Amino acid sequence: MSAGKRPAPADDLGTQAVSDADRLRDTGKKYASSVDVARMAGVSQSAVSRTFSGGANVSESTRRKVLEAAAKLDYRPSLIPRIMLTHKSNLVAIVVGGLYNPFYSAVLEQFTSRFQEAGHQVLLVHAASDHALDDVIPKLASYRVDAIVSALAILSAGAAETLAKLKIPVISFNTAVKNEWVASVSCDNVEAGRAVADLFVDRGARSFAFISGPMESHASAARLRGFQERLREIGAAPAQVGRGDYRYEGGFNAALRLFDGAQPPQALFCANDLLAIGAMDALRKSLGLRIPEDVLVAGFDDIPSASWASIGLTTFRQDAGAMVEETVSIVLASENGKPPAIEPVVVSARLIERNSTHRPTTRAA
Amino acid sequence: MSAGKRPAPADDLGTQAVSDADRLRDTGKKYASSVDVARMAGVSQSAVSRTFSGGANVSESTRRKVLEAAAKLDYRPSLIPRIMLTHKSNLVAIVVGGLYNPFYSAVLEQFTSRFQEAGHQVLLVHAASDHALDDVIPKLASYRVDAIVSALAILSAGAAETLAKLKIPVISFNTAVKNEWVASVSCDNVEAGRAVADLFVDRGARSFAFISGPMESHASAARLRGFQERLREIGAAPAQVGRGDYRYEGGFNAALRLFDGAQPPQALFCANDLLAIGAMDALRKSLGLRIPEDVLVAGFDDIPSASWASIGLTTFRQDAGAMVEETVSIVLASENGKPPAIEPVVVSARLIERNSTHRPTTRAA
DNA sequence: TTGTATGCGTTATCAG
DNA sequence: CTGATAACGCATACAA
Repeated sequence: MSAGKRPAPADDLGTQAVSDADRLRDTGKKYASSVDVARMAGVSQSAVSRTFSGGANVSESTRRKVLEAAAKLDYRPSLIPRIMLTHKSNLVAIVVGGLYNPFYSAVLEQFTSRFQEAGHQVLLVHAASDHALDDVIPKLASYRVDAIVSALAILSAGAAETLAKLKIPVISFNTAVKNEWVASVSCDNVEAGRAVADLFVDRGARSFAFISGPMESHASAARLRGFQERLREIGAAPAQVGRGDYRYEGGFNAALRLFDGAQPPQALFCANDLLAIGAMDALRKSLGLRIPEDVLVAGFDDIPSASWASIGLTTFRQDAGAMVEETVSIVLASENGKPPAIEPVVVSARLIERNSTHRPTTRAA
Repeated sequence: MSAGKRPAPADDLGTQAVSDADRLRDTGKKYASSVDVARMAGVSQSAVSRTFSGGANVSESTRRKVLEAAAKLDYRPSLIPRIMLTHKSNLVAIVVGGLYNPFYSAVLEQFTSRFQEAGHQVLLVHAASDHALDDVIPKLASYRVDAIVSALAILSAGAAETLAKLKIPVISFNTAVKNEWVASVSCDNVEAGRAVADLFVDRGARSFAFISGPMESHASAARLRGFQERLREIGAAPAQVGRGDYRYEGGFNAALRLFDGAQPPQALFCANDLLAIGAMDALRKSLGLRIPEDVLVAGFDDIPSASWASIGLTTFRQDAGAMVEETVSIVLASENGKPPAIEPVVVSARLIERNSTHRPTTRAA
């Protein structure tokens, strides 16, 4: 046995000078173990374990003695050994990059809630760029996370490869990736882009512009592709493309560049809402253009600000709830050390029309 | 030793049909262990351990053999056993509630980055209310987190008590709590409230209103206290108080109630920016009041939206970076199973004046 | 430099 | 119902 290893406290544990738990800590141990509890309760360690797991096969009297000792020692069973035994940590890593975008912070919050409900804990990993992933990934493997959810706006093939090499199930949120170990959940960005084209044309616009996210963003590229594709099908002029970075300032500056000519475009589609809001401010405050009279504007995500009375931005609402749900169920299903389901899951987005593309019903019809 | 326990693979490990790592997984094990690596490299387990920790006392040839085998098996040392040995997990839990508030999502992002830099991992915990904490707290103890950072807008004395009982260092972000095991980092809310009173009076306002956060929010209460206190000192009329919930809609609705009379207040201070933005929209869009001509408005936090051209909200910028830094250093210093430093840390906030309290310089002076 | 042996805190198996 | 014992994967003291 391991008794007799520590100096003397074997006896001390009976008396009660200060708190028993405090005295224990003074011996250098941070937490009481089941052995400590067992000793104080005068039972075997197994009895303690049984009391705290299920509680089957424990007599009432033993149980009482154990619980009493446990309370005195502030004992909480550790999950760490279980991880070693079962090779399951119940830890899920979520990698995020753009928490400045309320869409992603909302998604993160939902993930966390859902995983907690499912009995998992969330290891949050911040990666400014997918490049920064390389530093953190080894840690994830070492903590034996059961799965990794990448909620990065950008996930390069290289980074996906790195993730895949861990042989840990990876679910890419919002970026489709082709890889045996990487599943993906995203919304139909191409279709959404097409819908915006139809909407703009329907509202009478003849010239178009698009402000993109970072060049590497799949989502942004897909939205643009659908937009241009549909414009071409309709026989409309192709959109001029400006480049942003998914942030307000990027939209603001890109709009200044795109709309400074004599014949500014009549409609603007932005790869996300932050860009769109920045662009609207540039159009209105700096260029003196009216929305929607002079320019129609649409964004993507339906972040809370999009619905503010002072903003009123037409946008696509990604069904974050459904996307999170899909992701969580993939994670829960793939917890066996085997690759996750490989079919990319696509959730549809819904157009929410607001004032930025729609004249408010004028009272005098 | 533990050899000879598994069926037969002891021999198989030499050959190379598929990938060695894959074959290993097929035996039911999810990860290769140092023992697996040792066997394949033909060395002892301790040699493997030494190779990966520091690398001292390993001959070049052994090292090479080990690394080679490790690569073949996709071996990553597990941190889990180390947690058992050292009673340190290098895991820090961050409890959040209001990620819908960009201030908190920014804070979370900073925390995560900083902790990662310091070699810690972040366990993210979502608690809709501090009440919900009770469900999650036992888990935290069981995962043996080294510290808990509460970034809850509200932390009741009861919840703090519960946290404190874990004997894990707790740092309360933005809510001062008196408890041996709970340190706190916040900004000087009372002083900020006083400064707003001065600003409003200085800008010519004579009647005042305040929209609070949830009743239980210490921060909101402190801001209000400072505001009223200073108004009284100056001999101004006390502010009417409306109640919000820290969200846009709460500010919108509270403003409708506060400003529907014949003599609406001339200045409005809101407990955070989201409330203030909601209130501004209500004032302008629903009540037809002008800002700042008819009503001065100030908020708190300096979230990105506050600086948008379409918003231009005067607000207090909490120095989130400094607050995070303070918190992180408390965590890093207190990692010994002893209570953290108890002196509450107070970081000052800075007034950022924008259009909502300040007439833009009129061109025609 | 190398290998052997032991402990960390659980759970599961098995004998009493 | 109860207690002893063997893993889990790593680090470390100790022996060779």
